[in-house]
Amino acid sequence: MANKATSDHRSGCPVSISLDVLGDRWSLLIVRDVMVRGYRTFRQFQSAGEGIATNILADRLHKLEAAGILTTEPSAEDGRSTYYRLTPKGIALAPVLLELLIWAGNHESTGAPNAFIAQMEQNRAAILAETYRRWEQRDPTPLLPPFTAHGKSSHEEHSPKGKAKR
Amino acid sequence: MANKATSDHRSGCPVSISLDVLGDRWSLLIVRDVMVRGYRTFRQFQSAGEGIATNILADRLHKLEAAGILTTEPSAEDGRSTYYRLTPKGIALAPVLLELLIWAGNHESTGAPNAFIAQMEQNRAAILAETYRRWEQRDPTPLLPPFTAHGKSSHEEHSPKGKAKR
DNA sequence: ACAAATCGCTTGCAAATTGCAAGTAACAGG
DNA sequence: CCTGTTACTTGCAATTTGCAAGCGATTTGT
Repeated sequence: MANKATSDHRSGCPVSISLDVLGDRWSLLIVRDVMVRGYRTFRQFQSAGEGIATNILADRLHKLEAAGILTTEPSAEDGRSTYYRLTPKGIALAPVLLELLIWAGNHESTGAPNAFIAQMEQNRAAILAETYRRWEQRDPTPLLPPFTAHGKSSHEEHSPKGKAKR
Repeated sequence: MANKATSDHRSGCPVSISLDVLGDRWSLLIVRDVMVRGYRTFRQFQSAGEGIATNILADRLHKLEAAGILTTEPSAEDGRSTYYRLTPKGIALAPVLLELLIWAGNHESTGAPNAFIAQMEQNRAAILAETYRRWEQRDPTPLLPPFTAHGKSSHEEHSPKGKAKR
């Protein structure tokens, strides 16, 4: 079951190990981009809004791949592109991202409307189910819009939750 | 409602903002120590197992305080000590830590037994309720043992979940 | 067919962050 | 008092980050 990395870890504590793998400013943002925005290429990650430098992006993509969170496959449509996709271990980060979203939404000044956050909080299971469904079916349509500026999403009234779950 | 920090943030995305505040190798470990191990003093954090350097620890404690996640109060028993405590914003990180724990428990080789992780996964609500209760009542007894080495906890059969809830 | 643009990187280099070791001021216990 | 402890700070070296530029392999436009 448990995937390993021959421990170069600081301790056996699961939380600590999570942070050994994901504890930096960029890794989880990349996972977010693949998971909820449907991004698949280097270029898309690069222009994701937070402005990651290309050397760091390349480094993080390799580390996430080495950690078994992402896999790559050559693009069928464009020979220059590589598609990145979440592994089962990667999609399993959905609850972590959701809780981070809810936490910041409730306690920081974010670009996401309060009503939106409240809705996510009340429909955790449905949102996670929809996220998982998208992953299984390789559905690349964005689940959430990029909340770029403070105060409103970039697509203005996107489809906050849609129908997810029944 | 939303607490703010006059945005020096990379974007308005809640996930991104969470990572601006917590996205490093140490911040969430400190929160873990306060939340589930009942640690309250500088010394306790320092000898927490992962071996944080004192300058970084001091820096992170100040940043967490500035972010409204921790508060300090002078120790009544010992004039040299300061007690650190989670704010409401800080205790609200419980679900994030729990999901990180479950994720690593399921996908990395950790010091926590599989059965233990499975139990946490099935009793999320009860564990969060107990965590919150401990915080409210300032109960400093450890909820979880430090999973120091790979394979077993340091207290060997501690009290994995106890009675929480009900 | 050919030139220009695009994609996914790599390479240098300066700046910021981290980690390590050694202090230091305030307090506590004997 | 005198010694140990607590919560830090200070220097300094090593690592990591961010910025800008470059580069080979396609793909697109004409």
